[in-house]
Amino acid sequence: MSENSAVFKIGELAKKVGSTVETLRFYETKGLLQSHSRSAAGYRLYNDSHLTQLSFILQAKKVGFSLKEIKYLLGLNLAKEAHTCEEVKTYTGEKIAEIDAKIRDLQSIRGSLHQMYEACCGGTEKATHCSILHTLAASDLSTELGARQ
Amino acid sequence: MSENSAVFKIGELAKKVGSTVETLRFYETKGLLQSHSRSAAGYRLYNDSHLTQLSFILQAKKVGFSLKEIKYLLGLNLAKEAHTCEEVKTYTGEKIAEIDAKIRDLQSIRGSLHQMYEACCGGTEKATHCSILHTLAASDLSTELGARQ
DNA sequence: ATTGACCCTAAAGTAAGCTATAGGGTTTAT
DNA sequence: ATAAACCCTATAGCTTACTTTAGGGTCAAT
Ligand SMILES: [Zn+2]
Ligand SMILES: [Zn+2]
Ligand SMILES: [Zn+2]
Ligand SMILES: [Zn+2]
Repeated sequence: MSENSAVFKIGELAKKVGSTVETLRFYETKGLLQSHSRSAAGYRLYNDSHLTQLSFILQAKKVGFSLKEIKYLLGLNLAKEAHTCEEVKTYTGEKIAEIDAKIRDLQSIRGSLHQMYEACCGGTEKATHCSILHTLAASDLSTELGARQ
Repeated sequence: MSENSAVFKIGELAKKVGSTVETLRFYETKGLLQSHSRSAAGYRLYNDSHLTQLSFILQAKKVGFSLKEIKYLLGLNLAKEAHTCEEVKTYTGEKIAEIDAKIRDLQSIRGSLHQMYEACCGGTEKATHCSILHTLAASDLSTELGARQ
């Protein structure tokens, strides 16, 4: 009906999302992105819903979900009958908590790095006096290590 | 002079940071944590500065720095003469930018997940009507998430 | 003097997530 | 009709970050 019913081959799908043919075939072996129809020649055929799902996979991956976790998320959707809202909500809550913990950790080291960054003069002289390196240094460890090399 | 000059063996160090002996020896092969002295029997000996450095390694790892990146950071410190404040500050700035990007990505998917979480009833019936699953399957989410790439 | 908890090295194995290679069919354009 | 640009399967190889195995020494306590 609409131009939404477009069908494309694996190379086109890969290009659309900035991935590679090999990676998409790899995801298929992992059960993440199944093409359910093939051309007469045996070529995998995809549509917009595959594109949607693939975008989700890539975004989730980008923020630290493993392929296993992504498969679980997608799997919930494919077997709705076998799960309850409670189960889905609990899993989602756990993931949110994990993300929150990760954000906190990142903000913590971000704060440390930023503090170091602000303190450094950024000049072009030797870094022997660099406050960043002094902060990173573990007291006399560097001397000990330097002596060995 | 002080009781800060305590010396400990690999098992004690591992325990202090909640890691394992094998991991610490592995870090040594990767040049991340060198023990500078050995006991008569050939046991690795560590002190508080090793503990400091190891804590830094683990914290950096926890927030997504690779061992290679951590080695570079530590390496700057061991070869101060060969670097400038400018170089160190630039590298640090890049890392901060990377962390900021990662935080933004996490907050983005966090927002999506939270929205789904709030909308789900969390009941014990079949998840066929679950709004989370419906949202995951919808093109809305993937479009929204994918749009940031 | 023997037991158990440590320590050592060297090397192989594991898991995740791809990436590359080999060998071959298909489509498209000239 | 032939060559480039695709597609296919199967399998091997790579990187990261460990973990395990094998075969031994060392140390403190009984
Ligand atoms: Zn400076
Ligand atoms: Zn500096
Ligand atoms: Zn519900
Ligand atoms: Zn629900």
